[in-house]
Amino acid sequence: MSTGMADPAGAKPTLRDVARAAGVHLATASRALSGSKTRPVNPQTAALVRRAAADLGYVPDQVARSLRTHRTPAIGVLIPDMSNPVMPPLVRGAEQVLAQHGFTTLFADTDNDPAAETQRLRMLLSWRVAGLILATARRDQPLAAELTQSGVPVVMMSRKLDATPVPSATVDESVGIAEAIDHLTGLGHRRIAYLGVPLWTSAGHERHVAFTDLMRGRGLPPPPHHVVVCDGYSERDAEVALRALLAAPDRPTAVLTGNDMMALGCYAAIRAAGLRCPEDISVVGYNDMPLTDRVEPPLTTVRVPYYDVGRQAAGLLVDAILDGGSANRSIRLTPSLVVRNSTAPARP
Amino acid sequence: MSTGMADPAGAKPTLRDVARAAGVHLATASRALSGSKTRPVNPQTAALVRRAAADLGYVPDQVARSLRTHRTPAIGVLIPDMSNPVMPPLVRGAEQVLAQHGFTTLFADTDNDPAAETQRLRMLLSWRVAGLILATARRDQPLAAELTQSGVPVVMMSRKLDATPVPSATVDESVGIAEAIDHLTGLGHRRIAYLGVPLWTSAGHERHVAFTDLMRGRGLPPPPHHVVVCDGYSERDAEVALRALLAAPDRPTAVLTGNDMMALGCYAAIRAAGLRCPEDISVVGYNDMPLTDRVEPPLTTVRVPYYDVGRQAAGLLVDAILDGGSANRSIRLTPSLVVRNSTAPARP
DNA sequence: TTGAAAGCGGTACCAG
DNA sequence: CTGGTACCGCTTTCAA
Repeated sequence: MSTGMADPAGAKPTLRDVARAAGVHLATASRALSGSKTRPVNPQTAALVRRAAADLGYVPDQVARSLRTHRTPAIGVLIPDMSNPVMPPLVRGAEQVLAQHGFTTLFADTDNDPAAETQRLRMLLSWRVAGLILATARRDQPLAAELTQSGVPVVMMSRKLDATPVPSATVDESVGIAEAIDHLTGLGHRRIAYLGVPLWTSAGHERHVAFTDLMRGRGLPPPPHHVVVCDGYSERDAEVALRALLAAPDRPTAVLTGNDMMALGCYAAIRAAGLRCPEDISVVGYNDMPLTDRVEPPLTTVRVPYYDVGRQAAGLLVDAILDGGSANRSIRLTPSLVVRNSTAPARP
Repeated sequence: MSTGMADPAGAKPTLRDVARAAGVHLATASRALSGSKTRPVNPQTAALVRRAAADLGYVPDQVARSLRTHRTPAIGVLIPDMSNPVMPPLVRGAEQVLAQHGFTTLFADTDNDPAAETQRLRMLLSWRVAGLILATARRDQPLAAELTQSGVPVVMMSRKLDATPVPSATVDESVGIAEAIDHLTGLGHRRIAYLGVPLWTSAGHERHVAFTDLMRGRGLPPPPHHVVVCDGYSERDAEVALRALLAAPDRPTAVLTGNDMMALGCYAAIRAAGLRCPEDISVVGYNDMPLTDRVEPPLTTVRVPYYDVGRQAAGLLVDAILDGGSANRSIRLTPSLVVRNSTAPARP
């Protein structure tokens, strides 16, 4: 990039400088550079102005422009925790389409802390962002409702709300769960347990509901203790949960987990019980995080297209902003099962 | 968060509204809210103003403020590719300390594309960011030099430049390499190969130089073909490189790689050659990315404190901005070897 | 097609 | 300590 810094000290050239250099009026320079539709500029004059701008290394001041136009080409993206492996592709996807449409991404990681979320939200709002993408929401999140009502377009990314109809880009969790269940039943499993993530996200809740419904629908209603909602998302959470199940008499022959780390926790519990995966117990994970294909045994898991979810979320928001907020659509993408070696036919 | 939106439509209250509501002059309201040092305000008046502001749900307009003050509490963060596992902790660390100091993080993922980088840089600069954190730089990056000279404080994150003395937060790669080598020689290895990442990042270059220097320093100068610079960062790159080495007569008994995926590529090459890791050949990775402790065999690797690197980079930049750019310090953090099971004593 | 001038929402300098 | 006011850099309406 030629930043073309003509000036020695940091004094950035303004539109006034460009106009003077081009020998035209400030207003003309403005019109020439921003290609005003309503007020055409003589092509020759325009060329002159553009040359002057290039020579001076002029970069329009977005701050001044925003103040004047009341439009700020910036979008706030709120993430609960970047160390969660599903977040990077989400953010990456969103940033790419936002940039493509000229929007700057204002990034904030709330660290799963409500206080931090409030602080970050206030920060983003103070910039008069054109919209907000939230990946932080709990199902009962009161913020989003207030926010949309406050006039800032909001899109939920990978999560959504129970009560409020906020546009969202998510994944059809029931498909993921269904594929997992069908894969297992296809292998002859009938006692399938579910070790779920907490229910305060829509994803967690939907997976939980889908599991119960689908198992029932397939004539395999699980006993209540085979459907457990863990306290957290960690390996350890699943490990202790599965240990309990394995100690009970009617232990499952297969277990589906709410995320991949929990699936690894199952591996640990299975080993600890002197059993083996997949010979004695099959395990299915969720998310297909990196390297789950390299663990032992390679994990059968539900792959979720987070990168695309991010792109779609951004697309939805851009549409809403450009269409004047008329669009209130939502998008559901489809996950798919990746079969590896942590699942095997049920023991006869 | 109580957004306290008192107004029904999206019309955000301005300072003028607050002043009117509080029965004071615009200027007084400004001083009361921004706690002007030089122009004290009567505590009672101030309280009145603050109450009015709260009642109206007033959020100061950062855009207007920035225009007037020429200070924009926003920092641009340029990342080469969020799907590189070292990036998320870097960004997370940086965002946290930036937010702590009141700076908004303008995030941009350049997708390793110079054109995208130019575009994003222009975007960030148009916001008159107070500073820039670059994790994208090649060693010969011409941009950073131009940028610093242009007046915008720049800090390099996890990478640095050859020629230009730009402040940076990095890691002492020679320590990482040294620990790896010493661990290996301690196990009796003498023919140690290095399969490095490309040299256009400072990290890649430093690891490469450190390996050669340190091996020589320990009286184990490696034959030239045992020090290879791969074309890329992928598993496959290392796999083909190692295959060649294993086919040669004086094959190494241990190999150190430039990143963890490449270490996994070595696993593949070793298996393909009918050998075993660590019994026949030891492998050491670099970065300690998630789940490298779960692969088979669990990978011995150099752990790099990327989260802290991110924090330090942001800290450096904040200092430079507040101290008026006088500080031109750099920081080096220290990596450490994590010994797992991919390394074993050399065969006698 | 171009010039002139009025602000956007704040801050800071000046006077009182 | 508070009121008045110029102005940051740009867009946009109104005239010419």
